[in-house]
Amino acid sequence: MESYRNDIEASPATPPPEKILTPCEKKSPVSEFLNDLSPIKPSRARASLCKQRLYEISFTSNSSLFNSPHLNIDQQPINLNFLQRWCFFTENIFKSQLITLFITKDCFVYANRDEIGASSSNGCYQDDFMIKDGGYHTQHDEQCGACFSATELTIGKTSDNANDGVVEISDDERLDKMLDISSKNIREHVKSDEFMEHVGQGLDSKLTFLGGNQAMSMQPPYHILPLNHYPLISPIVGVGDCVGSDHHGACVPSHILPLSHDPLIPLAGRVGDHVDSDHHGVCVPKNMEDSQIVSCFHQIGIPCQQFGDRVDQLSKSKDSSKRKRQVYMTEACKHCNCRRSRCLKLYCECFAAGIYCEDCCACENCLNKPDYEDIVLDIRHQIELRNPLAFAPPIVNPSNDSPNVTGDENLMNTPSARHKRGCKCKRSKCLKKYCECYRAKVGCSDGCHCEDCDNSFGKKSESMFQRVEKQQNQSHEMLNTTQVMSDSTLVGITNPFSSTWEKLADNNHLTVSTNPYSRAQDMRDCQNVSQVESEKGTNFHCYSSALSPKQPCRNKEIDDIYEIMVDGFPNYLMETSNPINTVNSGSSLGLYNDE
DNA sequence: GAGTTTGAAACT
DNA sequence: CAGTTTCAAACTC
Repeated sequence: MESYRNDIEASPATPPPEKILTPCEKKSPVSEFLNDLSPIKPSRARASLCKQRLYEISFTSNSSLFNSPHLNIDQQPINLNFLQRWCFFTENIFKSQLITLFITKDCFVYANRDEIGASSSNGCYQDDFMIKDGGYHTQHDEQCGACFSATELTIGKTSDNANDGVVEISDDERLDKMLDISSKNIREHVKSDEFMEHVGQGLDSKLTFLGGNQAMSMQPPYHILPLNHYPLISPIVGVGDCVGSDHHGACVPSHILPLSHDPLIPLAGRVGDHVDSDHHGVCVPKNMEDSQIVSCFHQIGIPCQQFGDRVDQLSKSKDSSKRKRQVYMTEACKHCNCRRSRCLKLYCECFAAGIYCEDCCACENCLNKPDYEDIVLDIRHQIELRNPLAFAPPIVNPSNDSPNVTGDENLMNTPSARHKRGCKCKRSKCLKKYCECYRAKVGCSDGCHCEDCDNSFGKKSESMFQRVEKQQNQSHEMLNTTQVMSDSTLVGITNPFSSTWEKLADNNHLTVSTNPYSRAQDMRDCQNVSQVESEKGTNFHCYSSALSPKQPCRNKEIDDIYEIMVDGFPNYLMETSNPINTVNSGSSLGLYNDE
């Protein structure tokens, strides 16, 4: 349970006086839209954007939102439910491809990045904003006032006179209430694929929020700043502006030097990239006083694969223990529990993810902290020497075999996304999170060495030998059948290479299937064929990956067939109607789909 | 929460 | 490279 305190005493009870609007304070379409919806009139809102604090806003019906017995609703009300406005807001801007997501103690809020950018002409950097004292501000808001309209979505903050301003509400409760209160639109919206793709796990996040001298703990999801996954991270403030580390907020350094020498790993905020910020990108602008320091983070297009599940879980489940566990599992922090590795081995999820351990971790004798950066970097280097891809994203793009450097979980949703190493599950059938593929929500691939794969995200296609083994019983029967058939009949139904295959089949007590569907199935054994391709199931041609695309393979001798079989792809499978094109038996094989 | 299972990582 | 050990997450009760 987290708590935060109102900063009533330290903050003025009335908005600051209006000031002359700067160009930066010009209304944006979104803000105008919101202003139309919100009782917060532009003059007031605009004038107070930078100074606005959460305490200034409460809800007339906030008890329905935050059902806390300590709510103080004596403050200036907002008639329009914030969630409704938020809903409008998000839906209104959702069409924009560039969306910034705020996740706060009480809600998550989008800000249209374009909107922010529109204010940049007057000193507000496009991505320069932060949560400050309950309001959303730009880094340079003192210079130009309100720089983006998201401020107007400042979340209502309840106060608690009886408890010194502390209001406690669990994440689950908050979400439940948000869902309960929110409109049908938001429900649909939340459950939409698009929303899930963009918000998702962020809901489980917290941002550290230090308002006044009090702290609210809110942390962004760990994956918001996945150390290897986000090449699009844009600057909040210059590196030099981020000093110190509070380990709770978000800071995306603007100048990032990749630790990894792997060219596939993009620039991103990672361990060692930003000494003064933690892995969550905690940004502590040095021009702010400590008492004013707030954490900030933003990200574009936050993937959100698990959001729907999360929503369902939290909105439906009443099992407190389960819910607790779910919260844990989707918490922003990796929450490692390392005891012996000192979080300096890949056993440690934080370390493996390339991030520093957090306070929320339960590790012992942890050295995976900024204070031990030299050690961390040294260990990382050693591990990378051993395995250059040790810190690379685990999911690779099936089309080009490049790592999922974008962090785009859409990639994981593609049917052919696969784990870079593959799993070796023996007992879990790739149906539990023991399985790295399953845990990454990708199907198993031919690169996996799992047994009895039943991965619900995609089973590993059976190896040739496995299928051969399965077919052996059938083959005996079929051989018996074909033996009674005349040779001429056999010639008539088999392909031009039937004699070759018959020898092979004979030697292996196998039967050649001339059924095109069967052959299509066999083709799926061909390495690198994607599930999508194999599902098409037609007009496959197999090419050696060592050859240029569509370059016909050379014929091979019969003796090579065994070798090819060993490699998992017999020559005959390459041929549909034309004479067979053989493959380089010693190389990895690929299928080319004519379609 | 304790104990067990599991499979990756590390080690030999 | 294969077998074994270590480790921590996932899972079960």
